[in-house]
Formats: sequence, C-alpha cells, structure tokens
Amino acid sequence: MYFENPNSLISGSMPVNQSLVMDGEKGELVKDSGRMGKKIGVSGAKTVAALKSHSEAERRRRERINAHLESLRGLVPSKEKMDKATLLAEVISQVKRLKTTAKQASEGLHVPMDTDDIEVEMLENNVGHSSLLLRASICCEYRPELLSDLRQAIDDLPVHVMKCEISTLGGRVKSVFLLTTGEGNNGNAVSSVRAALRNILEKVSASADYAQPLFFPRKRQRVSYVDSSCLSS
Amino acid sequence: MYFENPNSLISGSMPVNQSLVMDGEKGELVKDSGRMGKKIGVSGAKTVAALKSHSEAERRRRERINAHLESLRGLVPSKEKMDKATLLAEVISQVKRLKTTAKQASEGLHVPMDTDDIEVEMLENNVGHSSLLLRASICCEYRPELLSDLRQAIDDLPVHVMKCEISTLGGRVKSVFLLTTGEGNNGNAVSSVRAALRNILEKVSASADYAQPLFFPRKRQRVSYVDSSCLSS
DNA sequence: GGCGACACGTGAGGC
DNA sequence: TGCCTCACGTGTCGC
Repeated sequence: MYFENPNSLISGSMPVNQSLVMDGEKGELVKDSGRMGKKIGVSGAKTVAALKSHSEAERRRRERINAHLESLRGLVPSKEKMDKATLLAEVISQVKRLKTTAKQASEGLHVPMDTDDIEVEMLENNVGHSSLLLRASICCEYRPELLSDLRQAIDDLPVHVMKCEISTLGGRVKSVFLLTTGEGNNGNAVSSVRAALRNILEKVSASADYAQPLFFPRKRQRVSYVDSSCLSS
Repeated sequence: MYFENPNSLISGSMPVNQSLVMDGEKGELVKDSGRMGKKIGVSGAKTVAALKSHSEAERRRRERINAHLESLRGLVPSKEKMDKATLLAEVISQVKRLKTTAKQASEGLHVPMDTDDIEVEMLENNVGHSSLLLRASICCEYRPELLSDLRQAIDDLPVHVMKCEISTLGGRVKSVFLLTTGEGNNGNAVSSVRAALRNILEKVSASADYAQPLFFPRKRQRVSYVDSSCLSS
C-alpha cells in the first residue's frame, strides 16, 4: 500500500494524466488530443470522478484476488512464504496429487460395481527395491466358497499379501489386495495374478447356485459419499 | 496487449513521468524535485533501456502467473470460463473438498490399527431427508464368530446397511459400515450403534482363544499408500 | 545498482 | 451508458 490513508488517491509523484502528457520520445510537453472535443474544465470533474471510481474498483478486484491467494497459501503444506507464481504452481501440483490419491482411494477400492471385473496393476516401481508392489482386485457376485478360493489362489502365487480388503454392496463383493512380489519373476507377476483371479471369476459363473449374500441381502443400493466430480483428473 | 510491436515502449497517452508531474491536488504543472541532479538528456538513453527491460520482466512475470492460472482452470471441474477471482475461489473449495474426502477415504477406512477401537459418527445431516447417515467402524483382533456377531448386532438395530467394508492387516480386522437410520429415534442412533459395537468388542476379549486370523497370518506390516502430507487440512 | 516481486492507476473491451 | 475484468507500464521495496 502506497499511502497510509486510502482516501488520498492522488499521488504527488504519480500523474493523474487527464489532459497533460509527457511525450516520451522527444521529452516535450504536449497537449493530449482530447478526443471528442469536450472542454477540459467542463468534463474534468466527471472524468476525474469516473477515474477515481475506476481505480477504486480495480483496487477492490485486486484485494479479492489477493485474499483468495492468501487463503490458498494457508492450504498448501509449505510454511515458508513463497512467490505468487510458485504458490500457484504448488497449488496445482497439490490438486493433482490429491486427485490421484482420492481416485485411488475411492474408485479403486470400496465400491463393488455391477459388472464383474478384474484389475491388476503395478503401483510404484519402488526404485532401490527389487520387489514390486501390486494392487489386484476382483469384483463379482458373492458365493460362499469365494473367500477360501481367493485365499487359496493368492497363497499359491509367489506373492506377499500386505493388505486385503473386502467390501460388499448389495449382493456383490469386491476384494482388493495389496501384494508384493519377491525377487525374480517380476515380469510376469501381473499376468500370473490376473490369470489366478480370472480362474476364480470363471468358477463363479460355473457354480449356478448363488447362495445368500455374505452380509446383508437387501435390495441393491447405491451410495456415493465420495465427491466424484473431483476425480475426473 | 497495447502495442503490436513490443518494442514501442513509450505510449502516447501514458507519461513516462521522469521529471514532469501533474500535481493532482491543485492541477498545476510542477517540476518534480528530480533527485540526483542528473540531466535528462544524459541519462535518458540508459533510463529508457532500464524501463524497457523492467516492463519486459514484468510482462514475463504476468505470463508465468497467468499460465499457472490457466492450468488451474483446466483442473477445476467447471467448464464455463470463469473470472480470475472466482476461479481461485473454486480452486480453494476444490482443495478443501479433496482434502476431506481423501482424509475420510484413507485415515477413516481401510487400515486396522494396533489398538481396539470403535468409532460412530454422523456424516452429513442431509437436509431435507429425515434419515441420518452414519459411519460406524470397529477395529479388533479377528475371531471366527466376529463376522456373524457383527451381522447379528447390526441387524438388531433400527438401521439400514448401505455399505460394509472389511479390511485385514496382520491378524487384525477393521469393519466399517455406512448406515442410515429410519425416521424417528435419530437422537440416540449414534449411541445405540456404539453400544452394540462395544458389546462385540467385549465379547472378543472374553473369548480367550484367538483363532487363526481370517486371511493371512503373516507378520504385521504397515503400508501407507496415501499421501499423508496432503491430509493436514 | 541491477533484478525480481508487488501494488498501483489506467486504457481497452465485453455485457 | 456504467460496470467489470484484464493487460499493461510504472514506482517502489528488498536483496
């Protein structure tokens, strides 16, 4: 802020530039061509009033933007006071990170969909470690042998289960595994896990009798407590 | 952009304001006190060069900021072209939303902790609907009757199960329920659910024999695939 | 004293 | 027309 008193709009060193200008090229004082032949004295008051309201409005606009930038500064984890541009850069990387983690934490997990599905993906390559981190999921209708089948299939694979998660919605179930492979056959780990899960999926469709669902055989209900509008990435 | 040619620095209507100023108060033309008595003609070339590089640097700075704003515009779900200020406002609400959903999706769910725990909380009040949305979780050591006990307990309560999720880590299990209450006794819904879950927890500690864990009785391992640096909110 | 970051006032253009 | 948003050049402060 230039002036302690915000009312003192007119700076002593900043020209209001209404009719007298300095020709920068030659340095001579010239009369501005005052478009539309209004006399200076007549329209002067109105012009300066308009200019004043204009600059005030612009100041308000700047304050609005800067206030938002300030609250953004409070939302990024960094504590040091940073540049306006780098703050924005930090915000966009933050938004991207949050979107991917939110997507991975919600869409990937939790909600069994209506269609049977198998997903096996390699997560981070974990540079420095020779083992891979895999995320495998299977989504299908529930049947009583499903869990033991799953356990048997995973146990037969050369993988470690770091985390297992089962969620049910309606009569359907989705199981998500976080797996690590030992050293060695990392190349076909994804495909072998996928094949094992596919076997289970086919066994499901083979057994014609669908037993009662695992937990709560109510009518299918959808619930979405995750803001899916944010996950478009 | 004012000038097609960025080299034409000197505007006809913008005073360079190096020595002649307009006193805004009285409107009289005054001589600026020209600190350091350099002659205009001598330092003119250097001054105009410095001014040019200055304005160019400022232009680059603006372009940097605006480029970041533009990429932020691509990250916000809204499709209509919005104001700079409203764009920033949208971004900060987006960040807040993503933080809460990410936090709820990760820290709240998924990972069984080492200590037994029961959480029952009311989610949104869902204005307009008379039913409440609850999130209830129980975290304890696994035992074979745990799942059927849970089902029985929840079935005895006046709630609907919208979603159920079970995750295991080591020999421990965490179950999370998304519940809706019917009309009526919303006031004590939280406490009654909590009491039911507490019953189960006590039954666990009563049965002294811990059967083998549900899935994979390997050594306890921690995995954190959610960027916890973003969840400070 | 140059360089970078910021706030400012102002002209242009859109409804 | 009046209001609003934006880009621009400039003054100023800190390193």
